[in-house]
Amino acid sequence: MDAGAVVPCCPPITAGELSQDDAEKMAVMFKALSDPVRLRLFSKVASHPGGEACVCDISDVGVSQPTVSHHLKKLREAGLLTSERRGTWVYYRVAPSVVAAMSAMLDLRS
Amino acid sequence: MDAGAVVPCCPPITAGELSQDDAEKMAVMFKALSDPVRLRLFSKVASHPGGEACVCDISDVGVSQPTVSHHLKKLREAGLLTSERRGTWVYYRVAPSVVAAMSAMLDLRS
DNA sequence: ATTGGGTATCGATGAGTGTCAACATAGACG
DNA sequence: CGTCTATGTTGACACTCATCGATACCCAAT
Repeated sequence: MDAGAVVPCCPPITAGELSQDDAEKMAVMFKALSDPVRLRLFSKVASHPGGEACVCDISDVGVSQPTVSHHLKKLREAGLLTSERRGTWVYYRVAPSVVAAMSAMLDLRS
Repeated sequence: MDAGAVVPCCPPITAGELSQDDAEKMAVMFKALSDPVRLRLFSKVASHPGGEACVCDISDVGVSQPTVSHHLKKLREAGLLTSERRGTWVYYRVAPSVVAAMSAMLDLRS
């Protein structure tokens, strides 16, 4: 399902007052990254050779398997990761729009 | 007392697997930005002329005054904002290290 | 069809969070 | 002093969340 990939959005955070709408969209993205387990999962996917990683490659983060699955789902729902099943394994990769969205939001040069 | 300003930290999120320690530090920062009200407060401070804003300038975000104060405290504790009282008013500004920390974490070179 | 390993969902639980009304504090000014 | 305005703190409540064990689902191989 990967409910409404929310990421592609939003003006630079320092450019002016955020609208209620943009603030809510950005909050979804930041909330997805606000947990240490999710950050480690995301960084493992992002830094994996080939740009994608099997769950079995990244699930060693100190919590149980259901919890890993739960966090991956949240990253998916936030639009940060995409998943694809190929045979026995499920592969995750960073959603294409994320890179652009992040650097746009944090356009920190004046 | 602005408990332990946690922000200055951390390698790029895509550079490799995050350590448990770095992940926890980054999570603190993202968690502080994971609420729409806090995002709007932060952006109002960041975009305010002169680099600082009185609470009275930014407190119109749709929640009560105690709630505004509560969110500003969280942003302070996360090391994102600093505050200074001058006479009747309290002024907030973006913590100096935050800009560098953010762009370091999100070094998204294509 | 059955077995087995990889992954997702369900249900429960304890911890954490956003919100407000009420109260407290701090400074300015008479 | 007392009062007024600007912020911060406290306590309570409803709500969300991270976590796990148990279970279900998916697919390959036997």
